[in-house]
Amino acid sequence: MISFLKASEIFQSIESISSRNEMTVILAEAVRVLDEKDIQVFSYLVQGRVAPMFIPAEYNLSEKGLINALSNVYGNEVSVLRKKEGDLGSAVEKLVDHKTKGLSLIGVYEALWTVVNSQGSGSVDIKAQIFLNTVKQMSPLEARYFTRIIVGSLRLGCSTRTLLDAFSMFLVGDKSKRDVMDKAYGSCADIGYIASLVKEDNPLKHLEEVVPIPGIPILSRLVERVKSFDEVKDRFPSTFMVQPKYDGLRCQIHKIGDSQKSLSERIWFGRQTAPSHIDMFGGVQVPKVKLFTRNLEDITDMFPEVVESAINMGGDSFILDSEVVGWNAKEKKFLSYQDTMTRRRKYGIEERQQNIPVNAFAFDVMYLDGKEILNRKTGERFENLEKLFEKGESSIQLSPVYITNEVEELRELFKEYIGMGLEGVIVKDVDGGYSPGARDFEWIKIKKSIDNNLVDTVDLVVLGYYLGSGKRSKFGIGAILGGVYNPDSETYESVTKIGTGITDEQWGTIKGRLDTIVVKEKPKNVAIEGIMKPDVFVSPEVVITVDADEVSVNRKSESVARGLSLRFPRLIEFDRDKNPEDATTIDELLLMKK
DNA sequence: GCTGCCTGCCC
DNA sequence: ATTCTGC
DNA sequence: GCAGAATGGGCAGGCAGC
Repeated sequence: MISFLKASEIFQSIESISSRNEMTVILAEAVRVLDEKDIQVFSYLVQGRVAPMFIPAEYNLSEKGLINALSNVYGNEVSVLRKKEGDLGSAVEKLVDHKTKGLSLIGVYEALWTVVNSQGSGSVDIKAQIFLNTVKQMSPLEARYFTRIIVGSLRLGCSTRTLLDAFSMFLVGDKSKRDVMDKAYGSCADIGYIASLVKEDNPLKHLEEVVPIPGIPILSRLVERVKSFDEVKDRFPSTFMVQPKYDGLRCQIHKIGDSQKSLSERIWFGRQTAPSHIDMFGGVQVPKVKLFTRNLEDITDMFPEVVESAINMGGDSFILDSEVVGWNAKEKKFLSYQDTMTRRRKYGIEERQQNIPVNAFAFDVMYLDGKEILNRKTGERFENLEKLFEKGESSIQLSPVYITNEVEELRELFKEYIGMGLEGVIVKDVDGGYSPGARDFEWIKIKKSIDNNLVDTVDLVVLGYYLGSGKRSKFGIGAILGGVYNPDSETYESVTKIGTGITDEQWGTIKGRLDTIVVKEKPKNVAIEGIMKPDVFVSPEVVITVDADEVSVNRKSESVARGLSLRFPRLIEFDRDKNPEDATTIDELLLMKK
């Protein structure tokens, strides 16, 4: 049983290097030294969690809450240090000076669980007390990583995939068994469980036997983005598969067969600490259908029409991949992402079902009638999927598929789908398998935003900036606040923050320029939505060009810039040679909204 | 009982 | 989600 | 090209405070 100090020292040595090969060696050595329980807990903590993604175990306490708690003890110094360090963990490390025996790794894990488990009235204070009491027993280095785990940003420079490399390194001395690790972890996304197998006798045999079980989510396959049709042709010289890209919510549909045995054979250490209501492995009664998001959150209760359709359709047991999208039956139109997302709720589902009915568009099948079919070719898996569908009403629809080798046909399909209000196309290698968790160019997306006629480019006025976190803190800036011009009132109104599209080199230039026009308070001709208040205000005179996928409207706050904002904003050019009055106006922005 | 803040999770 | 960066 | 770490808007829900 190792100490949390020892674990913290491992974290520290990893953090201090940038070579992932070196990190892998360090982690492999940790795997060798730690016993089975410790390595399970260690693995969860590297993910910043106490349990797998599909177990609802959240701290519900993060930076603001921790600062609040700490300020009661250490005063304003906390905020000051946080801003300076760009990291609350490093700030806490500097504040505490405890020469203690420290805690065991398991002890810290238990403390994190008590944070997770405290809920209800008064829980904010209780969580804060648990945090403070735990930190009190820690050395500065331990406090640094304990804090970072709760904040959800360990900043080690490595995560799950490096751990999988390390497991391989521990087992065979190199990364060659990474494919086995990927398959095992992809089929059961519980890093603690995988870590425990690594420490068993005959580990590779156990790992190779890990297969998907309906009821336990598998990792979703992800897509890479491509910016031209020609790039598709380069990557797929012969045939490829084309499917529409829906703008909704990824949904893995599990139908659990009658004959299936209990899910409880998969043991994870945290079970002993988890309250029974979140222990899905306890398996009191195995449900017929379960639904999971892309990140494996259980959303079964949110879409009863999908659950019912899964029960009624063909197949004794299966795992399907799908996209859930709201549907306006009257106008035969897909609903916007924003509208669809209102279905992602815990209460009032039946009422919302009336206004926002959804369809799940199934595009893949990874498990069918008792067998995993991950390694079957994508084209063949789709043929299996088609067979599950019969004519008739259903909230699960088959997503159309075209197999072609013509880029011209791809263009036509793209146009057609955009016309239908969809987001673009997904293109796949027909002969590849379903590699859980992979994000590579076997599956690619082309979004409508590649088309210059459709993309929304705007000129905004810089109204202020924000101090950055992590690696941005050394620049003293992490994001910029942009606004539109309102010629009627001659004011500048905040629209969006921009924090991406900027190179490390640019940050220096940007900060230098903005610091020449810093103002102490918000200028009178500037209106800012409360939540967007920047750390530093500047005089509204620098114009920037910002790209975005679309113009959105926030229904909750329409007081500033009519609630207009941008979806996926990124900086294209800083400091255009332009007067602020020539920036995009609020009316122009409104016209750009589709 | 209402509102604002915070958190987590979708994209 | 998008984008940048070290390996 | 992979993996990781910066960052975006906006939705629901939980809790504290009034």
